[in-house]
Amino acid sequence: MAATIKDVARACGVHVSTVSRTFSAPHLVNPATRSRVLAAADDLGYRPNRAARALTTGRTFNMGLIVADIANPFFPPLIKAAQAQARGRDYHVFVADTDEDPRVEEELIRTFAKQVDGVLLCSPRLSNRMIERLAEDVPFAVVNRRVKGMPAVLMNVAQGAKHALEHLTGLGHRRIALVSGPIGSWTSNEMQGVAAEAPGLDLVFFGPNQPTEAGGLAVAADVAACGATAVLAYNDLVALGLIEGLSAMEIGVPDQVSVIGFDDILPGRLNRPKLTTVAMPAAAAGRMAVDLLLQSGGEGATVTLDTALIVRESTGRAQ
Amino acid sequence: MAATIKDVARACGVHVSTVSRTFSAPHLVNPATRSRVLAAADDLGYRPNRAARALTTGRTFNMGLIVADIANPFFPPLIKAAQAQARGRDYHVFVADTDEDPRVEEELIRTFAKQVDGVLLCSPRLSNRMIERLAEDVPFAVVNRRVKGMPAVLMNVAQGAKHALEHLTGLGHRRIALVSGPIGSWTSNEMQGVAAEAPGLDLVFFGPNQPTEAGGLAVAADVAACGATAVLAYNDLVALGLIEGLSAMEIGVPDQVSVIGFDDILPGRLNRPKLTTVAMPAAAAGRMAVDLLLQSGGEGATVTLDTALIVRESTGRAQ
DNA sequence: TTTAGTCTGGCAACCGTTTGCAAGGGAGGA
DNA sequence: TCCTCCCTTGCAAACGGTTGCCAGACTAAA
Repeated sequence: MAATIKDVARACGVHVSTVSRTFSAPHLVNPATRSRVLAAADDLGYRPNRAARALTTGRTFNMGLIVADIANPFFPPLIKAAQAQARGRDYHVFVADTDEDPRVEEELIRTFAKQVDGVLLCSPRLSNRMIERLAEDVPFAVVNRRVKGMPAVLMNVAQGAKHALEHLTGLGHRRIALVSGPIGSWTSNEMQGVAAEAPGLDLVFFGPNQPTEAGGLAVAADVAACGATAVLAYNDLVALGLIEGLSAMEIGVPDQVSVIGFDDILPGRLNRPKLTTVAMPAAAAGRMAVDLLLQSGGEGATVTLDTALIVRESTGRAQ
Repeated sequence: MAATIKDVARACGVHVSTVSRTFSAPHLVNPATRSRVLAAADDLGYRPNRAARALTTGRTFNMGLIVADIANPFFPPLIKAAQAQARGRDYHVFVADTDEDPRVEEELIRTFAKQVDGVLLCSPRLSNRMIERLAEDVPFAVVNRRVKGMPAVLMNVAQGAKHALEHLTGLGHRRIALVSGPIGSWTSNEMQGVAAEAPGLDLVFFGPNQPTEAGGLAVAADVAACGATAVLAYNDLVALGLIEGLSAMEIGVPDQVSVIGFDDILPGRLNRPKLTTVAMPAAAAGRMAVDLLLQSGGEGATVTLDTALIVRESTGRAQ
């Protein structure tokens, strides 16, 4: 059996409360006693039981992290960064995957509610109203969504979309297809907003779509048929699917159609042609979100991170 | 404040123990009382506090899942499957990333030890000796490693490597480069074992290497220089980096050099040329590992899952 | 009607830690 | 020398559940 605080107390002849204080309020215990306790604890391999601690303090030192799909390469860097940051704050992270299903998302939040000190909601698929309601049960920090009075980390998608469109117009493109993602996604809305007010452009909207390669593959034919010479895709996965679909139809990228994605995920960097994309600061967002959650305890504060257009090989001059 | 068992008890005029039993041993309470309790619990939105339960029962209903690198596309499908399986067993999963560092791995296990019922070790970088020692603190299930007396999920790498080599020899390749991964990795050992006893082959070993794109990129020049007409790479990421490096040197794949990877990750499917690879059943492994851990409680039992060679575009006839 | 047996639900101890309260001892000031 | 005050430590009550034990109410058999 693992050593408990009692074993340590017995081992060096003090009361359990003294041992407890040695760890949680060291300044309250005599240095001599403290080092005796520390020695004994080390000797017995004592580690405080977090569950027991949570019981009295009400703090679990755990946090939840909910993403739509772990298998989407956009999330792992974010998760990784969030975890590292949390570990530095003595927190542990429960990662969960909703399979893009709002109902699963809700259930997951409810389950987490009692056993974590806060939840990081990354690219949620739930409605704002629902999120606000669930916030009564547990503090949130949200990534890629603006919810009233809630700490949020946003990525400047509008800026990125603007740069992407400028890049395309600079290459002579006029008729541009906009391939959006799932309903309720922040990125989709931002993209469309920017595009809608771009002057002198001939836009064609396609959506909603699955935010995956399959989603891109599925609309490829429609996009090809609409006569656009360039495409702005919801994310890199969709862009990659699109390129796949277009090549299957013998349509060359970027020779006949230019494609831009969002995220800057690994497969895009490895693809032929290498994908031109708007890089999202996923790791930074993960770190910020953790800090925001821990500092604010769920109170509002918004951080917006810059995005950057990375021009690679999937965009070129309009025919 | 969240409703506790006491609130429920008060709400329907029974003792807390009755409420407790309604959930943990329903057959011990009268159906009429039971439904009254259930109604009250539902009404108050009561959810048992897992930390408190863990305190008395000694079971946390949490499990740890440790991987070398979440950002390696091989792991997300495994994690996802493990999580789904765990959820079905009313378990939650803590995912952690060791950054390929054995020391971090050890520290992580120690931290987990007291707060989970078991740990899934995926592709560990720790030595067997160390793993056996740590197993005294917490039950393990291991993926991609064979440790004495410990439940393990293995992937039949040997079989896959054999098929891959047969495929290559069938295409006329004789001099084949073997690009291995990190020291202590099961896959590396298996690969080398099989290759070493393949008859009539002219093998060149390169390793150890980082199991990433960068690792592949770094050995590309050496591989090119050694005169091999085909490469068996530690994993898809390495294979992709290799292809990248070879193209930079104007060496065509598969025209001049054939490349085979392991894992069958998304970027490989999307790459040009599409990667020929040995598919690893990652999702199945995740599910099996969870079940093994929960059933065996750390006692030995080994499951070996089949792999499959997927021939795509990165392999061709030897010059 | 008595007796034994079965259901049901209350009681209280316990899990490992934290924390407010109070007591004892020693130091410093008057 | 006595009185304060501070420092250190012990005591005990929580935190939210679980569970062995016991007692009362019923049922069924004798």
